[in-house]
Amino acid sequence: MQEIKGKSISSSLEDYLEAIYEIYIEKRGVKAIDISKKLGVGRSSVTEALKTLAQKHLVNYSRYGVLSLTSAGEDAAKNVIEKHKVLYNFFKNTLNLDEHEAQENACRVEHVLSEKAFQSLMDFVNKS
Amino acid sequence: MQEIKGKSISSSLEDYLEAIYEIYIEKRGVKAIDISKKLGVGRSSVTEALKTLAQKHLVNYSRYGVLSLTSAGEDAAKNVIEKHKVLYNFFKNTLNLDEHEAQENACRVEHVLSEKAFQSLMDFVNKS
DNA sequence: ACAAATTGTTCGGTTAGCCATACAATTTTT
DNA sequence: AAAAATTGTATGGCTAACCGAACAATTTGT
Repeated sequence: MQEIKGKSISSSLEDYLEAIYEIYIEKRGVKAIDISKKLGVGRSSVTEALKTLAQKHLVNYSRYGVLSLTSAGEDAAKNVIEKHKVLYNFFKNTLNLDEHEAQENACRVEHVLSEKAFQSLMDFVNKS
Repeated sequence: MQEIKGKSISSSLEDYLEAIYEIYIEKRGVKAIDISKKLGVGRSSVTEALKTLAQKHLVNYSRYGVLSLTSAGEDAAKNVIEKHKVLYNFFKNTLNLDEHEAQENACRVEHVLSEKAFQSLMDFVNKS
């Protein structure tokens, strides 16, 4: 559970933020259906998650309205994505896992690694 | 979620198995209250978890009876503990995290690392 | 052995996360 | 501009994990 200004956020919500960010980069606009497809969850689950993220001020969201990350949401998303990248590279290049395994493990570990561990891993990867 | 004969087991249940194993090693006998203290959960939560583990044939358990791991349960527990150790050493010795950080991260990552990733990490740690 | 303390269970409640179904709003097709 | 298709939401339901309180069983102290 990552800390964002003292508020922890679940693995699941981190996945939503990540998805929103990546979809936005790809398409310059985010629809709930895209999130649903990307994460493999039902549309109603997306609505639910968006409400929660809005409550936490991580997305701008209103009924049937345009969806975007707040700046706090963007920070959080980038943070997770950065962890993902570093982990992916570590699993692929250092541990020699195939791409699929590297992805899978990065996707899960990214949500549980502390800030310090992440920093150290980054240092380690960069100097080797 | 680790696979045990095709049945996945949650992070939480893995924690219970780990605790049971470690308490047994320490005390040669396991009481629910010890699990409760070790994991920092209520006694009623322990009862609940034990029922679930018994259903999955990972512990031998009956009302007010002696508690022990089945051999499948012991295998599962050892598997998690082994991961924990390898991860702890990696975080402490390779990434130079302090003991506390190394423990914390190992505790969380142990539940999400795939078998392959674990094997590779072990190889990596052992040859460096 | 029996009273007190501890431990274990049951019960009812909470929360997060998922789902499907039905309905509402929007977009696309014609 | 209607009809059809798609997308979004509300609702009710499910499961896993936790909790506290009340009660049952066991263990301990004397």
